[in-house]
Amino acid sequence: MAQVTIMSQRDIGYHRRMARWRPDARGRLEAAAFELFRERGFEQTTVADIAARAGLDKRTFYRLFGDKREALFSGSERVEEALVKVVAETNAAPFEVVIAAFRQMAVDIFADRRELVRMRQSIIESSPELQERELRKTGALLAAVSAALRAKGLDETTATLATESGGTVFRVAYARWVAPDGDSSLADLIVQVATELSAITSSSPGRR
Amino acid sequence: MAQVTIMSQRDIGYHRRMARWRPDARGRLEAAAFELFRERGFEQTTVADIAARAGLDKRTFYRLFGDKREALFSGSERVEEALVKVVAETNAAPFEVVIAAFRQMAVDIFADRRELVRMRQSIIESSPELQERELRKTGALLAAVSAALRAKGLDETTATLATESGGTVFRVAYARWVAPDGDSSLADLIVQVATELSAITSSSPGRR
DNA sequence: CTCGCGATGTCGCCATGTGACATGGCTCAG
DNA sequence: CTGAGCCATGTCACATGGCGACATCGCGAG
Repeated sequence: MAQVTIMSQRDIGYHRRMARWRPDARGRLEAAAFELFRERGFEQTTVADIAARAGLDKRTFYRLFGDKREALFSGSERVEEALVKVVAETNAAPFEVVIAAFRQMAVDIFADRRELVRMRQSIIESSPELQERELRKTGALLAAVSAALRAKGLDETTATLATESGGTVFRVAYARWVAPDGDSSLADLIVQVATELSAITSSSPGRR
Repeated sequence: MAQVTIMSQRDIGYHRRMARWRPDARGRLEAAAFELFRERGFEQTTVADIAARAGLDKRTFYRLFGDKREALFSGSERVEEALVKVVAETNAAPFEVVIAAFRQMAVDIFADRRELVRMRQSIIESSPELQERELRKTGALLAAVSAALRAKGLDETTATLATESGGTVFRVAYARWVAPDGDSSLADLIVQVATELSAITSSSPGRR
């Protein structure tokens, strides 16, 4: 669900002092990719370009990232951990648990980086390939949430429905938050949208 | 949302009689792709292979399909039309309208082709690339449904929430229907899952 | 009959991704 | 101190995806 990261500080050196190869190859590649995607667009940017700007070789890029798109999606792991943690620790009805997890994530991970998120979002929107990848990533995130829910004893259907509904709420709230004019906090928007969703789905399926 | 088709009968000739070039190039390519994907798997199949089996050239494939994946996703247009039509014609609460549309689609388009759908699904599940494409296609379908809903005067948020919720219901019902042991009808499953979803999301967001 | 057009084939090109192998600097045993 | 070995990186080569430009072929219109 909308990974944010860039400029990570992992890889400070896998063993202190080293100055053997310039440090944080991965971080440099992410940053280079981000810049180039903004400057020329995703399709107009070559993996070789990215590697060059990071002072590395094409082959190295592919050793650190599965493919060209992946350079934009490094937040996932952190986000997934955060979500799963809250799900595991919160006791409430399933849907509420999921909403709580998203709210917490909004506060801990997104709140500060609105501008970054907007830039990233505009890159993604410019390329169908990136949109597909984003979809897949958020799908994986939701699958993890659902698994965490099942680990608490919920049956598969309930876990899936609560998770997907929460995901829907998040996506809508996120879209509003990212919009150029929005100014409520993401956390507030989530609560707000969750309420609207409850209202909409409360009716019975109706026969025809 | 899970396109089904293959063996279409479009292109019966854009001008009746013609037997100039072997007819239904597109259909032949779809069928060839479907077969080959099943025989060797998606990645192990080359576009040139597909074209060859259909008695055509690689370049022709690319004139008829945007990319290799697209050969598996030709049902979309028909499905989209069907959904939009029902949405436009049904008067009820938004969520119910969406559910009605999916039910109708289940009856008109899916009911008969369970085996075909299963084969297609197993192909898709075997390749991340295809999964991404499926996600994007279903996203587009839902966007169309949402647009149809807005055309009836609903505000964007309501339309989106109703649509996405309906989509969630469909996906869950579909997953059960496709599962090797399921035997209820897809339409029934949809109604059933819709009810479960109502129950799950009815609670209030809760503060923490 | 010939002309034209539309569907197809041919060629060639660049970028994505990946395997196999080369290299060079760091670390650690001795 | 020194050599063995490891590991991140670079080099090379290659299959495939995708696409632009141009050639061809067969039918229907005049």
